[in-house]
Amino acid sequence: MDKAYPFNEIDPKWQKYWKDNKCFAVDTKDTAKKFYCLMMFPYPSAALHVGHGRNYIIGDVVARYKKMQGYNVLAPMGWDAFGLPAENAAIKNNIHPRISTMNNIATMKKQLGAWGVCYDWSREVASCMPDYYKWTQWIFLQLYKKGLAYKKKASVNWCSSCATVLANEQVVDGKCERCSTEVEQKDLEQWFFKITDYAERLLTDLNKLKNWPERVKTMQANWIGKSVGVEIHFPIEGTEKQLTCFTTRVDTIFGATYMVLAAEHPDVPELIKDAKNKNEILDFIDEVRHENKESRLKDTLEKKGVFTGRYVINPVNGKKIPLWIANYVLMNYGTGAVMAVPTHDQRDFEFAAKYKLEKIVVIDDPKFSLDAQLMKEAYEKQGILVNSQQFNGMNNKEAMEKIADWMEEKGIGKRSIQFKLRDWLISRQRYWGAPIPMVYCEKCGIVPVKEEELPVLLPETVEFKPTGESPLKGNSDFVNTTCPNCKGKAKREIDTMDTFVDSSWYFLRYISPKNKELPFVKEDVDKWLPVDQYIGGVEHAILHLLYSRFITKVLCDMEHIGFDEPFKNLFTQGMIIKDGFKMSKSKGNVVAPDPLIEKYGADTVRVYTLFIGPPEKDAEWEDRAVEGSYRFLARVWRLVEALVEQNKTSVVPSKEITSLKRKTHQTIKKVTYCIEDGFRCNTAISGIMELVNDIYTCKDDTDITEAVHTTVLLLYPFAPHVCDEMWSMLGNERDLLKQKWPKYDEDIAKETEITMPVQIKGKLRTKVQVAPGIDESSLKELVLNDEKTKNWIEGKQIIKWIIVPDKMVNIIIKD
RNA sequence: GCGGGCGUGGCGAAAUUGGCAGACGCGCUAGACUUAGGAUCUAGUGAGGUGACUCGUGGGGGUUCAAGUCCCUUCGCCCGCACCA
Repeated sequence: MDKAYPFNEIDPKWQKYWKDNKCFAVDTKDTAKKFYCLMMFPYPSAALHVGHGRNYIIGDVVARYKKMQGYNVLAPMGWDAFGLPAENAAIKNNIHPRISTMNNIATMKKQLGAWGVCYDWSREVASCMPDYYKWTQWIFLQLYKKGLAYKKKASVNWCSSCATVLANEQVVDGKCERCSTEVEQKDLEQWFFKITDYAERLLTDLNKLKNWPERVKTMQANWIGKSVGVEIHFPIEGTEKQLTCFTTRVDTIFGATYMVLAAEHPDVPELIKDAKNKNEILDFIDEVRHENKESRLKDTLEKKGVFTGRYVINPVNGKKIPLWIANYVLMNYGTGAVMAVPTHDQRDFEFAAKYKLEKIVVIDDPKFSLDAQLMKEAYEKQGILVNSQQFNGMNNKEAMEKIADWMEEKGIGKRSIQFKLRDWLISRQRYWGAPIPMVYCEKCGIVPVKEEELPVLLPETVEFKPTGESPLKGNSDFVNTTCPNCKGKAKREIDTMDTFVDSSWYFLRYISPKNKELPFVKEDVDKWLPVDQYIGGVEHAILHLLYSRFITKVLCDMEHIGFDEPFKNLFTQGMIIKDGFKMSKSKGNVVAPDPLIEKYGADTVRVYTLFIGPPEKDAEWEDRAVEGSYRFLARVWRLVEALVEQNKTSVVPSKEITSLKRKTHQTIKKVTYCIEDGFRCNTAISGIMELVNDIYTCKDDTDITEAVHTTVLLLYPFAPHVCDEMWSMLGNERDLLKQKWPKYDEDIAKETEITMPVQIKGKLRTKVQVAPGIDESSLKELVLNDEKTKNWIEGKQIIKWIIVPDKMVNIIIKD
């Protein structure tokens, strides 16, 4: 391939220039016209592929574009550096996680540089460094102080391979998200963050996020999962006790024919103490608890259950109904007790069919009467109440309210709200994470480490081989400590924190990354946040974004910060697909950026990555097509070379508006609009390509220099190296970052002639050239004088003219 | 099952939001320049037809002067969530 432009000289030259001149350094004291542009910080894995690149390149485009518009742009970068892969590598290859992580950071930093992606590296943070995790621990203590961090025994997902606990969210298809081992259940004492206290606010405040993608907000709302219903108390026959269940379908209460408890329900042992079939029940409970949670949530699960021998009383009609234990009810949702209405809930229907339990129709289909014996499936639609005493004849929506009122009056139930969202389990029995800053004292119990004692340093030497407990347990220097309270003998918490804690506040640290006294300065973060533009993958739509919102709200409530949503605008970019699949090492379809950058230069790879398709959508990578972007840049380069050779580099303002001048201004308008409206770099670049094509083919070269200057300015955010070089060649002051984004003149951009399509009865028949703003009668006359129009309407009667000014004409004729 | 999205040339895709379908790029064809061309420049490129024209945005139906865009229906694909009581 002919090297039409020397990118191998240009790229390093400008990358060095940007670095030496600290082009992206920002003074955070200067908040005039601030713009905080944040990209999700990466986990330092072995190497980046072109799919990762999309995120950083889009971010870099935004940063450069905003800078040219005169904003004081803060574009920091860091590393989400704690995590399991480094620990797994340590177990496998006996390399310390700190070393492999630092190596990976170095590699990735180099790769980012090779893309020409620029950050204010003086603000770099890494979550695995003591000066960072000190403050992650501080965050933990704040939550503890506020009663939002607590410990409880919980049935958790257990990965025997990683010898560690996984949050339910981290289990994929019943397997460990990271190592794909089959997940089991295990009981452990765990630290939790009480995110459920914020469920309502996390949900309602989604409305504040006007510039978040709808799909992300919908996903978060579904995850929080608010449901409104009624809590009903069922007395247990022969005891003074009662069982409480939650239902969203209180209208079906008269059809409850049995009740089901989760195997984990705390009242189960007491209830079955004297059961005849106690052994059978215990065996069943054991069996259920051995199934992993994930498979219990599948609809393919075969419903199984066992009768407890007990009965409960339906409080609305005094009906005695049997109490069962079944595998399809989970303790995690609602109260762990479900009133079963087989006629109007499909799960209950299947279960009742299997165990021959009673079915009563209480909601009738308005079209034809239902018969419980003949039903093939549950009737879950709207209908009219039957067999429901005084509520008979009401439609079920109305009945829901009336029954709830009546039950509240009689004290047998009350309206209630349930969330799907569960508390955030943050304990990890791992080494490579921030130690939880808590101490267990023989006398004082659980005691937090004093803030001034932070950080609780992660010891360097430990045995990594998993034992089922944190590797920290083996390090006695770490474990043995003194109580912050009584100075007596005490032991440290040996679990570390979930890495999502690290990443739920990093955007605050960037404002003052070196501050030793504080995690952040309130005054400064209040000025710089919320983040003006957050850019990242849609895979973080729920967990990371929800946790960050939660921590922000907690810090706001404690008056550490003065805002309660961290990210004002969110942009989630699509994945890059190769051969039909998401790029991944295991699929072997990863495209490395390095050889492409070597062959075509950084700008070509950037332009192609952006040109590939709309940024929020997935796009298919095609190696072959990269060449097109290279050709385009080389084409621009040759234009500049020609101008320099002909000594025509300075812009001579022309009086008249040539078609090239008009195109130039139209292009400024188009490119600006495309970037502003959803970072549509694909159409922005195609606009510049059109201008370049026009420059090549234009006959009159009056405004060529202006057009080329504009091209270089507009292209700069996408292809900064070659543009900076060309800008210098054109005799301008170095450094396009200091240039103003070009402005267009609406009068110049305006077309002087419009090609107006003429339709006859809705079909395109001809076109006429008209001046913009032409009046109706002149337009009609012009159209009627057109030869083709004459042919089409000859001898026919015109019924109607439809004229959309400056757009089109449609003539309706009678045949 | 529920929720969200998508379906446009040989390919990646445009379409200023109901107003000329296929911009721009890849690929392909031809010509020019060249010792040469896998460089570059110019032109062409949805299908059918010599042509006037006809047909074309997964399929079917509808609303409208006008539909890729709105409505109904159907098929296919992708993503998210899932026995949420």
